[in-house]
Amino acid sequence: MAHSGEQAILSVLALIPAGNVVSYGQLADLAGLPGRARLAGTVLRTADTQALPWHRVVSSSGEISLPAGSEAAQEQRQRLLAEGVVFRGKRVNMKQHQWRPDLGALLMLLEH
DNA sequence: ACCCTGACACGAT
DNA sequence: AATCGTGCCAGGG
Repeated sequence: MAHSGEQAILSVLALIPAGNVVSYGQLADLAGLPGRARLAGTVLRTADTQALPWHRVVSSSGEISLPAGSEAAQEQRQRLLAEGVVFRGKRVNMKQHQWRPDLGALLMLLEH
């Protein structure tokens, strides 16, 4: 983790509750890195997300941003379904599942 | 140092 | 609903 922004992103990722999702851009925003959605994508692609809820991150439209039909994409979909996340075709119903954390509380959690 | 690619997003067409 | 153009910038060659 050479870069601190990367750690911030991973820290927020760890806090997303089951049954909820965030977009890459939102994840970056919550990590204090507005406008850096691609960094969030890079982190998920690069870092070891093994013990983290990487599957709770989807594109802003609700689509799974992995090659359609790939093993990873299927895995992500299955994990979300298992948490009760509802899809409308290939998209997550964002209206219903997008995580909207209380910013004050989030800041507290990250201060530790 | 330069160039290309990409698990992104948004506004305009 | 689908494409396209543009901004973004870390990784990898």
